[in-house]
Amino acid sequence: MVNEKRNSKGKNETAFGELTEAEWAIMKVVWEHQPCAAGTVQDALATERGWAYSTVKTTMDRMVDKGLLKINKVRNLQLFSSQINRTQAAKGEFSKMLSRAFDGAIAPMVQFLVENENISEEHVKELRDIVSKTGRNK
Amino acid sequence: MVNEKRNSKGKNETAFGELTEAEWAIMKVVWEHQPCAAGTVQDALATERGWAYSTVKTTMDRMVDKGLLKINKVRNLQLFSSQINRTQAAKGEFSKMLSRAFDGAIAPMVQFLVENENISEEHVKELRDIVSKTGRNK
DNA sequence: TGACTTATTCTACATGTGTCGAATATATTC
DNA sequence: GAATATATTCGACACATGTAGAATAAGTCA
Repeated sequence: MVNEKRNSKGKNETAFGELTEAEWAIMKVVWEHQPCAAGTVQDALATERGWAYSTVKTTMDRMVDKGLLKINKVRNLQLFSSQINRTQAAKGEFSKMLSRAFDGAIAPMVQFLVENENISEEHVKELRDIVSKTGRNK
Repeated sequence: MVNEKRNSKGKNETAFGELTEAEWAIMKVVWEHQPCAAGTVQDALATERGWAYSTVKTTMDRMVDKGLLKINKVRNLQLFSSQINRTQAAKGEFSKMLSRAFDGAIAPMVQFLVENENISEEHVKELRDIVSKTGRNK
């Protein structure tokens, strides 16, 4: 039941690496501390989110069901580790955004970026630098 | 009740221009045909989605409640129009992606773009072109 | 060992979203 | 004007997600 995509008819297509808001918050902590216990994650998100332990634990258990996290049990302790890395998650998030908002085309997105206050002059410059500094890309 | 953001405690922050998957599909048709009837939208999405009329109508009514669409009644006909434009919607989608996957920083995102197969050589070129062709921005 | 401190399990509930069918109201057309 | 085609309104249901309390199991320490 790991990482399946139940789409019997427009249900929910769980594309590889699609995280919800809460999942992102948790995943970020896991990437940083894995393998780690639910309590550790809760502590890390204490101020930022103020979630109860059970909230964090429930969500993490659900993430295990989805194949996003895995558990390594040590005595009575459950140590969680991620099953996807940040790049994969970022890719999923980026792809979703791209297909929804720009019909999957990157050029329009960059156009949008440059035309909107969304991106500052410094960022335009960064973009320019990064893009030009990158020679042939694999 | 238009465009409010009920966030009494980590509830759901309906940021201006945050659309769900179904809403995006509908919104795209509306942007193209507005003002238009629900039936028109259904027809347009017939092959692509195969939604029943009521599915489309229900979703559109909910979008009206959220302030995403507005209705102009002509006799017994309801003509829908969007309350946000594509740029606003794109901005919302982009921002969400950026904060989730890149902690809100554009530079890392571009870096990611360049480093991943997510972006083909042609795209890198497009990127380069667009970025360099754009002189001082605003 | 008993008190105290975690962890884990289970159960639950509210709201959002995807999806419709049935009933009803309006038009259109012969 | 009756039959037919359209729209609108309502109510519903399933599943996902956010959020958490209560009960229980285990480990720690004086």
